[in-house]
Amino acid sequence: MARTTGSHSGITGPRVRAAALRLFARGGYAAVSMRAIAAEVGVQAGALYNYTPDKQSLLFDLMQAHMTDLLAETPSNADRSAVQQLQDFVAFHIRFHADRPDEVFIAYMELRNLNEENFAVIERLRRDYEDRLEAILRTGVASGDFAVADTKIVTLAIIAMLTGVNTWYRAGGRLSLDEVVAQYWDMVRKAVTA
Amino acid sequence: MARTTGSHSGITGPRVRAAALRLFARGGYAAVSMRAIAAEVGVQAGALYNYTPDKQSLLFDLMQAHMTDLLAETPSNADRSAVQQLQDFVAFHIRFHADRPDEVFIAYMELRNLNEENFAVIERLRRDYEDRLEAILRTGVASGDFAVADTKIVTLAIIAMLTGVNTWYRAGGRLSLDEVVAQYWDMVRKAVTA
DNA sequence: TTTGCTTTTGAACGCTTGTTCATTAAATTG
DNA sequence: CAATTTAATGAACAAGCGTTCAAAAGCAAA
Repeated sequence: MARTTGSHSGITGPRVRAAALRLFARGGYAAVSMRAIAAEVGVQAGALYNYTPDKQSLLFDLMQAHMTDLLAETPSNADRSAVQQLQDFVAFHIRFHADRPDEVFIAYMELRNLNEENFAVIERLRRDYEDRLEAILRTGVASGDFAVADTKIVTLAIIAMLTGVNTWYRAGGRLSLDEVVAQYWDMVRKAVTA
Repeated sequence: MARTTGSHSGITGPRVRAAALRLFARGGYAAVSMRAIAAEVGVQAGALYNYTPDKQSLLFDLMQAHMTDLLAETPSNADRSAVQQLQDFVAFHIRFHADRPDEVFIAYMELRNLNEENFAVIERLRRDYEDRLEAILRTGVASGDFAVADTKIVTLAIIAMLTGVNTWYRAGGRLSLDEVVAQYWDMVRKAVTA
């Protein structure tokens, strides 16, 4: 056998990325073999190399796509008040992350499996995202709406708290996403308000 | 060659655990080979099996020891007010975790590399720890000191926020641990206060 | 100094790893 | 229908994996 009936790069390509995403999130990059990814797709391991130069690029591309999406969709309502911008950010972060548990898991857990060059790219994107939140906090401090001693620490604390939702939230669980967003916004608002 | 001069289980044993801790934290359980651990200790791979039945047990023992220590050292000052207990908890959590970056990293990142049985043990210990914090929050809600809608969510949010310190805090950095503790306590206090 | 115990070596086991490539067959183009 | 391009196979590669074990050598007790 060689080329199989119905095979198309436009179909197999996305399936390779989806399989890698799923398996990396479940088992971890190092523990997932190229043969396991191939099996999930339904091809032999060699066929994967039509879609990625190597395993490392497969991981990097998934992470980069996730971070780029995150930044592209982050709300930027400079016309709204700092409090409103912060509320928008909290709601966005929770919803965006709840929609993509596998991507989020990989983006946080597999950083150490990136080579130096790829790590620098992802780290820069992450820092850009943090800067978006810190800018909101700074605006609020300047306007007197927020009382925080160190905007950098509060930025990291808020992001850690919000991202933690992904460790327990499951769609269809005890709480709706609306309720989760409301409760976290309540905590964040109180924590930063003067 | 066989047994080497100066070799003692009382010395090699701790060195094996220390090397595994260090390498697992840096490279991840799946990416670290028994030969790499042995090289760090300065022995051949076969010698490791005098100190652990297998690689999985090495990981589990490290995680279990960490969680047991955590629970043993968690303050339990039932005589103090809920606010004071919460403050003690925040300070303890940050300091305990800042002292053990490798153990914390492993305890959070390598859960998926535990087999089912070992995972259940660690998960139970983690839940016990969360319950300590939730009990404090419940006390404060009952006394009217705290205003939180859902103690479980707030428990997880606080722990996520505090543990996040480990991603950026380094001894000798811009902020002292005292300052970090003070700032996080400020946020937590405001977030839960009525 | 001999005996028995403890600790390590180093080779070996079968298996898996990421990756390459000649070959083949399906799909597409003219 | 014929020629070309695209996509997959499956075998092979060298290297590394966790683990086992007989043999060897240092150590401790008698």
